[in-house]
Amino acid sequence: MESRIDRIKKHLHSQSYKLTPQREATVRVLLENEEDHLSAEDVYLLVKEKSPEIGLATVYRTLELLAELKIVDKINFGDGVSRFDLRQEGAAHFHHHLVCIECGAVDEIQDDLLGDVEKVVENDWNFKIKDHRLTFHGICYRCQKQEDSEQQEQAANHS
Amino acid sequence: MESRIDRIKKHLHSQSYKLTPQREATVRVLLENEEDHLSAEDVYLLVKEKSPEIGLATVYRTLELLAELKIVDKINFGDGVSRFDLRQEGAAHFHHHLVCIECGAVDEIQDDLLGDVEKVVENDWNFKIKDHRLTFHGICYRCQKQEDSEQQEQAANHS
DNA sequence: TCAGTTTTTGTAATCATTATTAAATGATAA
DNA sequence: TTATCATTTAATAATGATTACAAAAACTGA
Repeated sequence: MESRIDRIKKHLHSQSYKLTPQREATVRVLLENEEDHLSAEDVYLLVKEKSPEIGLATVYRTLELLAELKIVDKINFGDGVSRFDLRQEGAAHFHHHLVCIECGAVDEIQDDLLGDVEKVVENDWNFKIKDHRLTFHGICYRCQKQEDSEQQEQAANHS
Repeated sequence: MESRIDRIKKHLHSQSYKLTPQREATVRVLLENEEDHLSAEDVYLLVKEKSPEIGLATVYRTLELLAELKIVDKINFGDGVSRFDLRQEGAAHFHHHLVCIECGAVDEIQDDLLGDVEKVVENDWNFKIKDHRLTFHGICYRCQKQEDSEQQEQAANHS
């Protein structure tokens, strides 16, 4: 049974890149922290725990390489740092994000919600889509719950 | 007839901010360069042409203020700089972008393409949407044309 | 083994953005 | 009008993320 890291290794080899120990350590951190939207610095610190000799520049270079090969996607939520997400294996498209403006949580939507929209863009705007970024900013279900219960509390105090 | 800048002035006043000469100069640059996706530095240089005494920090502060009031939207195409777009007057939503990976051109789509998608997100993910960012990366119609004619040229050479 | 290429490290440099501080401006009320 | 207080600005220093660089290390293939 071929593991995910094996397939990434092959992917690198197919472009005549090697999976060096440093690159492997970086990829492993990404695999172990999916859905966490790590910044380069985050990745660096996590990699350092197991491979203390790694350099920050190497992590940056590796992430850049992985992004180039579409193994990870680089995203930016407007907070001044780039974040790196593993792309789902075989996924034709990049997943979407829900950023909570209350608590800062970032949730992912793996479903492809843009099929119809992309058809419209390709046809009506004559634009050949290669990739996309879709992020919603709003209130996550957790914070909504909290707000509800706070309102109830207030109502109770007034009664 | 009330002008757009008058309405922006009112908008600022309603939040007890003033439209200082520096702020007005900045807004005017944005109005005169709609669809240009200017970076803070771009705005600074343009403002400086007419108001050489303005400081860079002032431009940054003004853009931040305008973003807070939803007069402009701050976007990031992943190239390390934030860009600032005037929001269409009365527009409930922020327009979408088409970024060409060949020539770097950025086109805008003012139509709201996400109505249905947003319903799905609100219902299925129980997320209260306040704003969104949608960007497509691909090949613009101009570069597609160019590629077509290049191919024809090649075909001609081989005949 | 040797020569050549790739990769890494550690650090310096860069670049966008933010913080700071003193001066300027503007509004307010006596 | 003038003293006072808050807001805004300019100039520049500081910060923080990212990139560039140069020397060392690791690998590759003959």
